[in-house]
Amino acid sequence: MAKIINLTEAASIAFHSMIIIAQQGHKGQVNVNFLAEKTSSSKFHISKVMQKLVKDGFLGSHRGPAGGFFLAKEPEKITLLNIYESIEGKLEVTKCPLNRPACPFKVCLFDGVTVKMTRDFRDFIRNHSLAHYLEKK
Amino acid sequence: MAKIINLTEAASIAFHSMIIIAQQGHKGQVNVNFLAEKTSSSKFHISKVMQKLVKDGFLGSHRGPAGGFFLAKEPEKITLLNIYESIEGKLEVTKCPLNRPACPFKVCLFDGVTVKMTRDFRDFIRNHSLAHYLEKK
DNA sequence: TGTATTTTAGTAAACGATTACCAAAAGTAG
DNA sequence: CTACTTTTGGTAATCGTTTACTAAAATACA
Repeated sequence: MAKIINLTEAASIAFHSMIIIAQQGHKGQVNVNFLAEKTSSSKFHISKVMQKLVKDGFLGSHRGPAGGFFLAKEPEKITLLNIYESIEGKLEVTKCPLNRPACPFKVCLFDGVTVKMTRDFRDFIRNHSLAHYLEKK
Repeated sequence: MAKIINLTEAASIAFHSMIIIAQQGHKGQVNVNFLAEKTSSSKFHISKVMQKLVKDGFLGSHRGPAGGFFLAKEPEKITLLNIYESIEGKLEVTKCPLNRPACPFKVCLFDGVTVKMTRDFRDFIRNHSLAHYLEKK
């Protein structure tokens, strides 16, 4: 089935896992096995995603028994945009949905719809921090 | 650079080429070389895309010198949605942006934004036929 | 008839995302 | 110290989608 929205498994793991970790409270640590169970995703893939979030300073980690991951900042300070860009790279709103320099038409055939879609998405994830998901456990 | 909109090269070729063909008037034929020049895309890839559109009854074709492609229906009768689905398959608006059956959360973390984005796109391409692009040559 | 043009159809290559695996490092607990 | 748990980081394999290429078929025209 065709999909117009390009949300990768990796980004999905990052979003869901970060919310789950945030919901464990300030010092609760969550390990990969727990996340794998909760999100029904591969342990291996989760590991890789978590590593990026640690490197970018959004998560801390402890090895060994009872180790795991925990938020490295206040939930208010971590937006979904932070998480997305940590995994996927910078999300820019460009005129051409294909990022092409040349276009055969004077006016883009999509007229602005794709720009608006990207902007909608970007605004949403920029305006939602992890704190937003704490009450609705 | 990260992209949230999944518009393939193939779909882009289909959209642009169909509009260019429509703009050539009722019986004008357009060949692959012309399309390749206009759209700055690969001849080979354009060929493949055109083949699908012919099979699905949106284009006719003639081989040989002065051959090429032409609309098989009135421009009013061909929507961008027709073209998109001919290339990509059926575009459905699903709740989960990942089309997953199970979700760790009661309420989707995107709340409806991704659904809305897909609906916006689908509405736009459904409401725009090739006729829409004829005046603004 | 013969040559050039053009689509067609099948196959091959390239690419990116995902998944899998493993050895090493770090920490915990007995 | 020893055994166990867990993250880390690197590499390799797999998979599906997209893109590229080529030979064959069809057509036109001289």
